[in-house]
Amino acid sequence: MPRPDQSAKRRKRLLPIIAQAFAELGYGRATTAELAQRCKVRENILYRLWPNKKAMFVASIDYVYEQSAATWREILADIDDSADAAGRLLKHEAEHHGESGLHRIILAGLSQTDEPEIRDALRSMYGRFHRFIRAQIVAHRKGEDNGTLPDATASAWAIVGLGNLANISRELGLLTDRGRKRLFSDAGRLLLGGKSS
Amino acid sequence: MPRPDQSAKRRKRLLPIIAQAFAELGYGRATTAELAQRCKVRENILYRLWPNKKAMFVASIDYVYEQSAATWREILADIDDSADAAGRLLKHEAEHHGESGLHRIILAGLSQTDEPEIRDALRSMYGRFHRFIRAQIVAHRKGEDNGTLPDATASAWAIVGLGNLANISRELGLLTDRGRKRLFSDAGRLLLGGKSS
DNA sequence: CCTATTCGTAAGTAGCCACTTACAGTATGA
DNA sequence: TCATACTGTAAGTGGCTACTTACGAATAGG
Repeated sequence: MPRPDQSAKRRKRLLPIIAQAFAELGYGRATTAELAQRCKVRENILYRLWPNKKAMFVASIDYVYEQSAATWREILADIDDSADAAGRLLKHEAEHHGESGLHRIILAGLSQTDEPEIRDALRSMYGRFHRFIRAQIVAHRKGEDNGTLPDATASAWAIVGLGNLANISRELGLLTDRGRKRLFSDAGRLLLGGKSS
Repeated sequence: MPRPDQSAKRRKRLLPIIAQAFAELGYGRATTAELAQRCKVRENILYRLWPNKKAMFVASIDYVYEQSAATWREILADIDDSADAAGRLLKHEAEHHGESGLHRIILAGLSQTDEPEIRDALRSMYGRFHRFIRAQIVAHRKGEDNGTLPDATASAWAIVGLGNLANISRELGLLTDRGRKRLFSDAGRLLLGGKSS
């Protein structure tokens, strides 16, 4: 048998470059020629790794979640006393949300939702973000009364909405850094509820 | 002097059709050929009314705000006793948010922010939404203590975020109608603060 | 060594799309 | 009536882009 297939490793190596390109350029302007150039390969090599451009984009969407989740897991690991984990995550987002620039992939994807694969990838990504945040909220509120608070599901979606708006804000220059911080810390805290105060 | 120029009237007549097309198809798939066909004219006629496709899109973005604002003004006019105006608007959004489908134009625009004209149009649009909502919040909270609430600016951005998430949710099928209602009524109310309770 | 498969390079192609040009018809105001 | 703009029809066109084909070179196992 001849040479072993290195495709999987190579996909893994090139994906960050491709995701970065989609983030910087959007879907349309990230042409396959440009992607290839950034990867320092020819176009047909990309087509040997993914069936088409859409698939490269879907892989990039998944990559966005993986990156965020990895960061969050690190933070949670650092504070295994689990004291106010949700608050720590909120604080982290208040200060570093959107720094990588990868979030622009999501905005690019939202204009391609007529492609079922892309829509599915986005739905799955939002779902994973929501579940993660919801779990944090539930843990945070454990055994408190939560008088007039929205339930954990609604609160989690609202916080996802905060993150989304922060992304758009970064894109359009709507908020200052301070404004974004206050958005996360004040509105975020309010939605979180529980033992904050 | 020969025939008078009807361009302005015509732009006004065609804009809803064009906006609808952008909303349904997104920026890329709304080709100028398609736009012309829907308007029942030839392409070059569109090019006599707008300098290029980008300008047609920018006009459509403005149209989105105008439509929402018109609806809201109607609601406010119906209840000139000004009793809980903000609450009424929230309730309306909880039930009818995104029904027109026009919001998809915004999602389409967010992937074209490398075009300065489009970015400016979006920024202006978000700014107008924010000012409108902020004014409602300020009026709503007038003369209350608002202990740990975010200030009106942050709250207004958070509510803009709710609307945004509701749009995305409609696009991807993240929330049921009931879920969206709870998002607006529970999280929205919480952020609104003041005499709700 | 042989051979099956991967890897790299180069060129090409079919289709689409924003935008243009050319020209004939038509309504207006002086 | 007549010149001057506006209005409509028709047919391009140049450029770009996703994706393909062809082919030789390298590399592994048997």
